Amino acid sequence: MGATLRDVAAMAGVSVKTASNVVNGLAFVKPENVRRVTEAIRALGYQPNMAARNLRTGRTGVICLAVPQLAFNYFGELAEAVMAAAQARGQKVLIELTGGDREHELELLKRPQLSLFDGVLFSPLGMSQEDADQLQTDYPLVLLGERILMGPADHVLMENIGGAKRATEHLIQTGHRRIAVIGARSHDIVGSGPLRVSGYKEALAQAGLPFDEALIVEQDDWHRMGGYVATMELIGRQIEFDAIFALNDELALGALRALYQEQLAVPDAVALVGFDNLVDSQFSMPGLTTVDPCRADIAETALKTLLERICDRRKKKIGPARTIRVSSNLVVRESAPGPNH
Amino acid sequence: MGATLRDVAAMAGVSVKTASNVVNGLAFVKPENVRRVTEAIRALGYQPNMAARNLRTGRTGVICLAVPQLAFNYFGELAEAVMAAAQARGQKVLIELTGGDREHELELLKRPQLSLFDGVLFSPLGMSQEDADQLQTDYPLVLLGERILMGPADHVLMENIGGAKRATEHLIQTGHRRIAVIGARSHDIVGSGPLRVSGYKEALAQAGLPFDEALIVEQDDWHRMGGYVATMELIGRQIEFDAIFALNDELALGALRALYQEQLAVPDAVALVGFDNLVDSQFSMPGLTTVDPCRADIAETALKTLLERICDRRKKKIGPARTIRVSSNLVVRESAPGPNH
DNA sequence: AAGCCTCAGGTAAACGTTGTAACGACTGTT
DNA sequence: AACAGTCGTTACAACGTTTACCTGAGGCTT
Repeated sequence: MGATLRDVAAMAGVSVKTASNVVNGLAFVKPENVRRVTEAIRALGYQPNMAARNLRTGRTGVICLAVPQLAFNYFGELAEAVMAAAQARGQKVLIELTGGDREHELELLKRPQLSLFDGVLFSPLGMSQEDADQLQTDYPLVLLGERILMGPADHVLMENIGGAKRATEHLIQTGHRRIAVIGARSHDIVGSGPLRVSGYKEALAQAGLPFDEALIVEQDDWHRMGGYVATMELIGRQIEFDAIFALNDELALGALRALYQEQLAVPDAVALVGFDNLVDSQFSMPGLTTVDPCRADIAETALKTLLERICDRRKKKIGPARTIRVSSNLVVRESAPGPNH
Repeated sequence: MGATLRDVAAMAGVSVKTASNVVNGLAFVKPENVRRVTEAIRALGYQPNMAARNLRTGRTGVICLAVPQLAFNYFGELAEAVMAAAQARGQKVLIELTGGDREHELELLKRPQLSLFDGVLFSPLGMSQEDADQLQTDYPLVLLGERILMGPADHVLMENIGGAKRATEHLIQTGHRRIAVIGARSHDIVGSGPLRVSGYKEALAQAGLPFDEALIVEQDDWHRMGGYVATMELIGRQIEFDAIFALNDELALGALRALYQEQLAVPDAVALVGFDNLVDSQFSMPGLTTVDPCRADIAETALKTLLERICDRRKKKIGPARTIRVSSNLVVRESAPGPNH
């Protein structure tokens, strides 16, 4: 079916290597020959055989993105951001689903289908800090997310503490004093939960507000249902609160539903801020004020880092593991409007 | 880095071919040699080089899934279903985003990065019926969705008419007589919209109920916001209605919000049925009654069909294009409960 | 005992590309 | 006129598999 470079060369009346040079455009080729080869390529509908190229060069132009699930909005949007970044750089993306399962994640790290891709962008969920040394791989690997810190691999993370602090500050600046938190996971040592809570605490401390344990609602399930349940629990506590900082957007969307149901107007009775800036939050009613972790930047940074590693490795250069933090910013919508509202 | 088959063979003291036979397990090899080769593979941590295998066999074990977006829940969940099916068959999936853009879709069809995958699972959005002949490709291609019918490629579609009919019947059986439809797209010739509306009409006709144009709300935007807007428009029409059939789940979720806001209790004042059975619908409040298109079956069927095509093509067998319809079923939740509620 | 299966495994040629080394043809310098 | 340097090109050897094709060694039939 597919025409080969040999066919192209034959048609253009040059050697295979010259044809190859035209395709890759790195050596000096006489304009006349460039023209003839290009013409032959067009005429034959030639497309380079990736398998052969991979075999020869050892590079595939494909990167593997390992995420728990796509149906979770957060990961779906992350994957999309990564793919957009990859497309811009002419890379293909092979997605591998881990299901957030520790065993599966470790298995994937240990026995990757190498030679199918050049490197891995890995967003762990089931693994935790004690598995950190498993991240010492002999292939390029960049980590995403906050499940594991200080590992031996490059790491791109979002500004959890700063973002949470900014969100809380926004609520304080707009006159809220009793700010509840839903979605806390005090049993986690690392992970986004504790980080975001500490950002919240920082903001309180800085504003001279007291930290009230009663305002913190634990909730492991970081989805809509969890947000609903946590908010109902908060309301059930019969304590005063005038704002909620949901540790992620899905929790916030669930909270929104609970507040509606309990006739607590948002933002007038209770202001609400989330974290993640999911597409859904943009279309909720009211629109959700939330911390935008700048997924596009994260994806872009992670991909750039990975590609650098891939490139370095070919030159036998191996630098120390880097940790890069991508700054976030607050998106103000109706659920917690700005001061001059 | 990676050990080669030659290394394995050398260590086991056999020829490369024997080692290869052990790896692929198809020829007769003496148990003793199997043991030695297996041992060598383990000792060296050998992993087959896919690029070389691909080059030799012409198969990659990777299929390409082309979808508009992942951030749209529907496609995210479809992609996930496809990947799950692929994983079960030891296939990898390379995702290509088209953005739902016609130009991009056509480009992808015409110039696929072949030799990077064995076939394509394609879910068009921007293309329409007049582009049908572009689907005549010389590589294995299976179509998903209802944008294009009667094309020259294999096609897996969901049971739109039947599902919509079943949803409407359910509403009728539970005593509803004035069933509104939101999300109609009367300008579309093909596509899920018109099909689902005709299922709705069939159910009405069969029950002897009149079709009332006033109950149909047009809406192009099949997302939450569109559902909200359409429902508000419906309410604004000041006509009687006791149920809403939203043409997809996102519309239904938007409708849910509008109904809450307007204090119309679901399901007591207005029952609501959606279509797609998204994960979100399971966690909405109240849970959404919806038509489950059985995405897992669709994905499984599509993949099976594609793999058959891939296999046939190697044997130079090319059968006629097939169209396979996967049956759907109704998932009854609180937004439109069953008769004995 | 010659012939013929089956089993087991070796040899070497592909697959389509790129990198290496080499070569001829110019240009400009000594 | 000899030399080095650049340009443009080519032949050939990889890359790691799989797969024709071939070779023996047994066991069985004739």
